[in-house]
Order: sequence, then structure tokens, then C-alpha cells
Amino acid sequence: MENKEMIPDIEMLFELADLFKVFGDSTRLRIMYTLFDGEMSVGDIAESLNLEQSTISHQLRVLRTNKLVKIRRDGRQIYYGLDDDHVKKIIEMGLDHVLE
Amino acid sequence: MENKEMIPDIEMLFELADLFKVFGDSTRLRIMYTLFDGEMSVGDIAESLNLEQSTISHQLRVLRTNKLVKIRRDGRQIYYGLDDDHVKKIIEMGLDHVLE
DNA sequence: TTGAAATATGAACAGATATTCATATATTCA
DNA sequence: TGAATATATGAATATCTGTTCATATTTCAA
Repeated sequence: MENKEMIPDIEMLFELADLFKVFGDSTRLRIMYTLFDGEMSVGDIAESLNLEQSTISHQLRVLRTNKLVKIRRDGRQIYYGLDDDHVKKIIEMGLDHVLE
Repeated sequence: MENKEMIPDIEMLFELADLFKVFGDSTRLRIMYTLFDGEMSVGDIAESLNLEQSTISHQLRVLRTNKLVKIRRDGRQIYYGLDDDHVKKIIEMGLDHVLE
């Protein structure tokens, strides 16, 4: 079944705006990009981006709420990884545009 | 030349966040979607979305600043259209995700 | 050139949101 | 159990952003 003309109703566009809103923050975007290579613990993400643990934790929650990352607990660490291949694709599609 | 692993630096991710920010507003998204079928005057967009002319005008400026729409003047009307096929693609890619 | 129509712009305001700080919760290990 | 480590959470604050209202600008037509 091919991807015919999509006919999003208004509500769908509101949802879509909410999705893009999540991508529209550099901290969250950097977190997601960091996870391109695979899952990482909260502390490692924070260190890698040189941001506070609390900042990362708050933003990870946003990402998780929007089903863009998923978690795996291992001992007292929690590993976050991209939930979906779509995440990579959306970011790469955006990069295409940024790169002209 | 194929699309090898992209290696965006931090600054590029900031730019990308700014791009997604533009898509992350329902008014702007609805405007862009309205333009899927072709260019439209400011007034017609406003009427079509049942929003104030001023609101539309302000948001069109944001879209234009970010090179997502382009204009064509005809008499005292100004027609706005999508600047780029990327716009459609980015929105459709997002819709894919919203539709699960 | 004057009036009307279309669009743009600026200021003000309200609502949203990201970060920080302090602290709570959860888990492991001794 | 108690200390230490990893993560989460809540409140406070500062900043950003979208809309509205009023008005300016541009263009056409008479």
C-alpha cells in the first residue's frame, strides 16, 4: 500500500507541531544526536554534553514522554537510547535542509 | 556521491534546532500545509485558517526569514508559496511519525 | 492626488519553557 | 541497615515567543 496523498486534519497538524517542538531545542537535539551511536547513561550524556545532570534528566523526560527515547535499567544506572528509527530520519532530513 | 555518515558539529545542531523550532508552531505548520497546493495571498490564508491577518503576516515573516516560503507580488496582493520541496518532505516525514 | 484595499510592523501582554538549585527516590554494596 | 552513587522531581526564575491592537506602508483606481 503506497503512501498516497496524506490528508491530515487540523488536529493532526497540532500534534505534529508538538512533535517538532520537541526537536526544536538544542539540548534535546544534542541528546538525541549523542544517542545516534547507541544507548548511554544519564551521567555519561551529561558529561559528554557538559551540561548539568538535572538539565539532562528533565529533557530526557520530555523525550521519553514523546516516545523518542526508551530506557533500560542496569543496576543504578539508566541507559537511554533512541526509541525509533524515525528519530534519526527526521533529524537527518532536517540536516539536509540546513546544509542547503 | 552518496550520503555518508554525516558528522554535524555542535553549531550545526543549534541551527537545526532553530529550523525545527519554526516547524514547532501550529499556526506556521497550518500555513505551510495550506500552501501544499500552491501559492496563496495573505488574506486568503488568513481567511482559510480563520486567523487574524496580523497573526498570519507575522508568522509568514518568520517562515520567510527561514527561507521556507517565498513571495510573489501581484498588484497589491502578495502571494506566498513554499520555497522548497524540503518543506513538504520534512512535514511528511513528521506526519509519518505522528501516524505511528 | 485622494481613498480604499492588502500587507507589514511595532509595542505590549500573556503564556510557555529551559535551566538551576535543592532535595527526594532508588539501587548497590559493605 | 547505612553510606554512597545515579537519577528524578519540584519550585522558582528568567527568557522566549505568539497573539492582539493600533498604525504604518504600499499599491491601485478613480
